[in-house]
Amino acid sequence: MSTKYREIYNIFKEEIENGTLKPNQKISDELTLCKKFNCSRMTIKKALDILVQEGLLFRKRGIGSFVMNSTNTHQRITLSERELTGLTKSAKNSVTSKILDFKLIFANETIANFLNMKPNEPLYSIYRLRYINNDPCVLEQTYMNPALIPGINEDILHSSIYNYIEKDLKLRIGSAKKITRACISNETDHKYLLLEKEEPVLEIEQIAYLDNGIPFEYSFSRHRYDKFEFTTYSLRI
Amino acid sequence: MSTKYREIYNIFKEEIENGTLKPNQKISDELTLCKKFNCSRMTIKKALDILVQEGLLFRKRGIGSFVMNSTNTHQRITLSERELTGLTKSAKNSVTSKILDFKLIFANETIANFLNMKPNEPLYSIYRLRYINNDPCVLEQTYMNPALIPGINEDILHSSIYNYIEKDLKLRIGSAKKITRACISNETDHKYLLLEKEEPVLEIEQIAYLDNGIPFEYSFSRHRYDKFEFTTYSLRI
DNA sequence: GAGTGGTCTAGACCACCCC
DNA sequence: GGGTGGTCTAGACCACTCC
Repeated sequence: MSTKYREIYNIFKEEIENGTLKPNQKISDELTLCKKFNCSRMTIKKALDILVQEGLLFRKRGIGSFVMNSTNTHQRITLSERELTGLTKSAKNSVTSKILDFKLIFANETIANFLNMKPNEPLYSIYRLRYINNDPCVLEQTYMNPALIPGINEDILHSSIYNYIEKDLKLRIGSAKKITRACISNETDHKYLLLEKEEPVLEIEQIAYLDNGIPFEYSFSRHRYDKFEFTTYSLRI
Repeated sequence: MSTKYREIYNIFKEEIENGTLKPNQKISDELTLCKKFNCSRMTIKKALDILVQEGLLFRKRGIGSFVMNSTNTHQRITLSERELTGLTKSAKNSVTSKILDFKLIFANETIANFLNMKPNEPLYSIYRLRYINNDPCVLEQTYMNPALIPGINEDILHSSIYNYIEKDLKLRIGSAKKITRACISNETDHKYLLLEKEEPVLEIEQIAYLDNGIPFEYSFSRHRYDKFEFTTYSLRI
């Protein structure tokens, strides 16, 4: 599973994040890194390219490669575009869940379409209120295909579905499409997220795929507007 | 400027977007594509890898590469994570701008830090209301470094700053960090975006970089909540 | 076993930057 | 001219899927 370029990537990522490599610092040139890691230049480039895409490194032709300025100084919890494994990992603090509703339903046309299912096939419908450090923060409506993700129960829903999928079912989550929008809060939001009428929610609609490209989850997460923000870094090809 | 892998990427991107290649359709295998485009396998892989990152293609080892399902059926305007060239390109309709304020100020500590400038250096401050099909949609506060982007005037602000930077100044925009959040609308939003008190805004904070890694712009765009959403696709490495 | 994509190599030539 | 990253080649071996 591990590859040479992932190992090199992880080493640099760790060194940038723990401050061994400082912002704007020049790293070794590629030929030197080839010798250091005993590999070809393409392998070094592949590792560094990922760091460039993630906004951790910057490269200048003819000059060298440099650590990017991070400039992360906000009060809200950062939901990273690159984080696929749900709230449990994004929040550095304790995440707990209250199950508001958990049932099997018949898939409607829309959801069946998103999840590559046929209408009226069975579908999990999961509605959870999620707490961070005991504060209610996210209302999450999740639909999952029980043919792909069997055996979900309340124990799993109280902790992390994603851990269950990867550790117990031995499936690998591969990618996700996310749509972020601002919404007027409704009465349910007021009740569970303790919001006032004029306070909005940050809604994230998501289709998540396994690493074999099959969609397994369709969800809507409504976040307290004052506790979350969504960060992306984009690069021109 | 153009490279072989970009040309191949563009051909596939065009064929996926115009429907020549249909969702779930299998494309030719890599060796066949090598012959067709008269190039090595690594070049084909590089082109297809970008399409995979963008969520347009999916690949299965041992089987082949397939066009992804798009499933894009929303009413709001899609702000793509990958779009660096501003509103003028994202909206397919006519974009016009009203300049609410345009002046030179002294950079404060925070902005100077984001833009790699020294405090009290001169800084453009631009405040625009942007219309799509004559409807007011976005309130945009932009700060730019006049040492990097000289010669901005009202004519440019009425159309597209990004066009000016790329076509007239011959600079190339390279990357951007974006932070998306939901905010309670304030009186200025109510006045210019014609929002009611309980209607929120979708705010995008952005630092944009030239392709030499130098930050040139720091901005806050406040979008009407009912007309915009922000889409990303993320892939596990 | 045949076909497919994933990784990796050892080199090549080029564009760009600085001296 | 010497150093750097960007692109590209022509192969190699491997892991996975299907027959």
